[in-house]
Amino acid sequence: MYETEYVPPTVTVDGVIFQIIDGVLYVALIKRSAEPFKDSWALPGGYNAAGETTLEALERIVKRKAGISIKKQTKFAEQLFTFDTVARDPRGHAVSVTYMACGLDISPQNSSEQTQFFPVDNLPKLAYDHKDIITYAHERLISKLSYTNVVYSLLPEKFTMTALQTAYEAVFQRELDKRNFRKKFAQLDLIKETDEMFKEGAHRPARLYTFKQNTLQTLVRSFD
Amino acid sequence: MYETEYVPPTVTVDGVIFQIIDGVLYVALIKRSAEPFKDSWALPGGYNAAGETTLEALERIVKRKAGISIKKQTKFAEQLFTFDTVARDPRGHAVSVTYMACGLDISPQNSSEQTQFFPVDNLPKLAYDHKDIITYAHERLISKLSYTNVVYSLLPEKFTMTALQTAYEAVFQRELDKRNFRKKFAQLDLIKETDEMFKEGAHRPARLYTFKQNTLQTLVRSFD
DNA sequence: GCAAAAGTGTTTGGGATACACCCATGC
DNA sequence: GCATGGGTGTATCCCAAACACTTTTGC
Repeated sequence: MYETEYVPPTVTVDGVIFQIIDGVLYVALIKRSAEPFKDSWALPGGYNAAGETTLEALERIVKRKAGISIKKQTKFAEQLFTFDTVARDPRGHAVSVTYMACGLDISPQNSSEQTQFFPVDNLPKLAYDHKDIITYAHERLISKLSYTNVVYSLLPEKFTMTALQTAYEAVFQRELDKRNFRKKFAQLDLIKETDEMFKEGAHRPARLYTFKQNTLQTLVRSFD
Repeated sequence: MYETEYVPPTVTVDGVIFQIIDGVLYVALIKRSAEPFKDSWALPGGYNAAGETTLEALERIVKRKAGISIKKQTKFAEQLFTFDTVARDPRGHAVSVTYMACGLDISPQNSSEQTQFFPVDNLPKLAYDHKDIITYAHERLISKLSYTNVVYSLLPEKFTMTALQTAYEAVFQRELDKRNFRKKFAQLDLIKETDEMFKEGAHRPARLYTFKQNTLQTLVRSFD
């Protein structure tokens, strides 16, 4: 009875794409070329069509608009929350399924919109409720760094202990004690030494490490 | 261009409604009266129309089908996750926004479908992927009991320390040490004594307590 | 007095925190 | 030799976990 007269809301997807550059956490934004919010910065996102999953829609839209392939250029993606209180589109009710993704050395290729990475603590004025979505994503990322090994998605395959600590500091936005950090990480048994060293500048070379697993795992003891 | 030919997927909502009865965690299920999955047990849920939020849709549907008002008969509700991989409806692609809610003394009133509470560790065979949704909700509830005061939503206004501990044990599905539990809870500063005692049976009466706040709060130090 | 649940402290081990100096390299 | 970041150990404190007996009531 109700079902026959049913008209669904619009479904959209939006992605918060993180990467660390020079010890600072950045998020990808596009400059909107159309109304509403023309010329404002916004998260890459758009309409979900029937027949594609929300993640497939996100891949398609972010590739086209921001020139970034979630699948190929990030190492981790996760659904965040579905926002349904904001009318994204003046034409009617929309629900937005949001995701976050993490990678490194992400550079946009062939984007339809102007795309740029901004530091999370220095964002421009944003369209819609996108500021809230980024805040939510950042909190989730902080939380996930604490109880999972997700930091692997922000680092190259081989990395120094300093780079690892810097990744934590960039996300947490506070400094950590070097000795305690290394002690704690040693206990967690997530990484292993390689034979290689990283030489750079006029100082002692640093040992390179790799993660034992490059898939998401929950830690036995949570971090911080 | 793309937008003009856009056809959205169907949007549905499903609710996992928890309550504790005699020290056991129960979840509300309805018996489906129509295809697909006719005569199977399932979570209460249905179609979201344009113009209503997902929570409004859930209230409307759960009230009608299961005879439970989320708003009036539960003390806490939270969005869980949006499942988009399962075709709920053979007619086409659907995304399901899921919620959990917690209350006590919930009894269905004027439901259109047969409604019954089942222990989470003894569920019948369920329609769709509803088993996965309940597992997800239970994990979320365990987690939230650990770092928030959400246990208030599973208890009456005045309760004994034993009832409080029983609520944790019902959700965690393991026993806790009485002295450590009370010591830990005392530190958390969430509850206060009342003048009243609860008398029952041939044993010493128990003091009744109340929560200082009946809204969700994050704990300074997480529990367990 | 006895059954049944309420209520109460101490000990121990481990992890978190705080903190400072030597090492290897390039120039 | 000096500037630069890499790498390492110890002492303290607090929290978590383990553990058993007394109290109050109804019958």
